Amino acid sequence: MKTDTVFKRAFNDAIDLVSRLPPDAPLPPENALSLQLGVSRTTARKVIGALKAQGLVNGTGRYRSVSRPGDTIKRYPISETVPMAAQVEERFMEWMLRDNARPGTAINELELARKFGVATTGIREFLNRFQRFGLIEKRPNAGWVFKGFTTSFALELFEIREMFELRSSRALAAMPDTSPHWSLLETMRREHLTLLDEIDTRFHDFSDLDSRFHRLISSAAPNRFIDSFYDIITVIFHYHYQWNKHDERQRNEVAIREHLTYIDALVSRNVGMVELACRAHLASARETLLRSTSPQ
Amino acid sequence: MKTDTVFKRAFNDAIDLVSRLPPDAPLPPENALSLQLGVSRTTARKVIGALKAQGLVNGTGRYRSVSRPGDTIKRYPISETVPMAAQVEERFMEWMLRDNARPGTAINELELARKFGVATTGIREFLNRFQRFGLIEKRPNAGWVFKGFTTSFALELFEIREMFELRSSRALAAMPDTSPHWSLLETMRREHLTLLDEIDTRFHDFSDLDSRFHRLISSAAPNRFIDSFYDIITVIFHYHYQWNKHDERQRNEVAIREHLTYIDALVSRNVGMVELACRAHLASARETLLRSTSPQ
DNA sequence: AATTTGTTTTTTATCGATTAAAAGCCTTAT
DNA sequence: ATAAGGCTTTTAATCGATAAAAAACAAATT
Repeated sequence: MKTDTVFKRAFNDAIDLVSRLPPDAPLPPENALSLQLGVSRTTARKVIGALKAQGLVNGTGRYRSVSRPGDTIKRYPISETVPMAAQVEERFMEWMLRDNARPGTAINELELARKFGVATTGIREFLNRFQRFGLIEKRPNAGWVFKGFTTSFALELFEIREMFELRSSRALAAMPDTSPHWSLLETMRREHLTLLDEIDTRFHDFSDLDSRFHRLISSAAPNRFIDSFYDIITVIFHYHYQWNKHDERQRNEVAIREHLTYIDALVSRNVGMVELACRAHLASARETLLRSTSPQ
Repeated sequence: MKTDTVFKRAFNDAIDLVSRLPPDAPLPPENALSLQLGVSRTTARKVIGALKAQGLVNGTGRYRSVSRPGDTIKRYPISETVPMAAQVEERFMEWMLRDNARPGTAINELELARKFGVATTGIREFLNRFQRFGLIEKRPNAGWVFKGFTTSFALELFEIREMFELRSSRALAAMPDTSPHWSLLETMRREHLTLLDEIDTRFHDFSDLDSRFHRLISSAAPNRFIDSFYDIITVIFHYHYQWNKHDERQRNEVAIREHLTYIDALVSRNVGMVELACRAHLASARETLLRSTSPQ
């Protein structure tokens, strides 16, 4: 049976949305709501029904209005708002990165299914998608092997990353002055400066900024295979940051400074400097990742 | 229910295997058979049982022997020896490349399942794996979109391919003279010459040789992400060759000559010439592919 | 003792069913 | 006549079951 996580997340979001409206204001039309909540009208209607049952909304048909603030309504726990597939991903990455799974471990669909509390099909689907990360390998009719979050994984990952990033940064440096990329880059520079200022409290926010920064660079010359490779990087780093807290503040501060140098180089349009800054940043990112991999 | 395609293929292979033994020869042990057939002993035993039922083998336990030649035994049709997942791939590629599916077409799991005669789970699994080819895109809760076998797909594919291949060919050219790569390359040169000699009758064999040639080059400096990208290339080209017969002999002859130049350049260790030959070959391969893509 | 076969257990590949969500169509009120 | 809501149909996400294949275990023969 399909889970109703979409509905539950939309319901939680709708409480905030409705709370922001003045009391007795008419409820926006269903189409507007479905758009704001990012769900189909069908689901938006279901949400409205639930809000009404909670007394947050009253009236019917064209005459619905907000009846009281939503502070008292109890939301669905976040865990119920994330689809099975996403949960499987989270749990698998945790097993791999946090529990430091050994290279060569056999991955058993049935066992994972039991451990994660989902049907085997869900596990299979995840493993098939995850295959492209280069961390697992399928042996037909005989399950999967975990190849390990190893040194060679990190080295191979960064070899490609460097090729892609050098190519994209060169393309960006060659963009005409009228390109919107330059103002986006300027905005991003400011974001970096702000974050650096508040680094002691906000260092966790770097992960997201990092991902957006590198995606901006590669957007200078779009290529679906490069974008798809960045998806891998983003996911690996997302979970890596989440569970490897060692020296986090310090590491992120260094990375921010490297980004700023890199941005300056880009803005200067000096290809030599761009290449230098890019290489330096990637080398230090590689070192960080290497420190949490298993040998071999 | 799992299909018994593994058994059926093994059974067909076993007929050949057994026929090659002299009459009344003792049957090899189960372990040996399972190894030769590439299946588990469980399946090998099932095959032996079937061969016995057909009268090809007699005796029991340790005393089994070949009783008569297998020419008269009827094999399972090839279609029954290919697992569902592979059939889905084949049919999907056919739909895409041969029937020239339009960019933007919505892909409907249920419809494909009906058309291909499999359960929806099989389709989902395929689409999830196929996603990395960059030809389809998932919209959560709302199916998939076919992005199209377009000009930009081919251009993006070849941009990456060129980066990877230049890098690998440089690495190969830098290999020490003692490396086994050089003799493999020499063997491959001879294969090219032979094929060129018999080009009029054997031009279909180029597809496989091509794939092996480029894999040999990239094996000079192994990287799982590059290997995985070559899987994409191989599959695309495999099906493309299969259904685009236009000018096939001519195209392949040209490609073989380009490969030979490329091999000479590699053997000469002259990096400039390698780069030239590599670029020239990829450019002509790109033109070929571009000719069968849809615009945009 | 090491192979080889016989038997049992575990695991994967595949199916079909069920509910949530999306999409489409129809009706009504302004 | 258009925009909104009500209702129906289609499709995706997820489950659990079943047969094939692999793996593990046990017994027997050289």
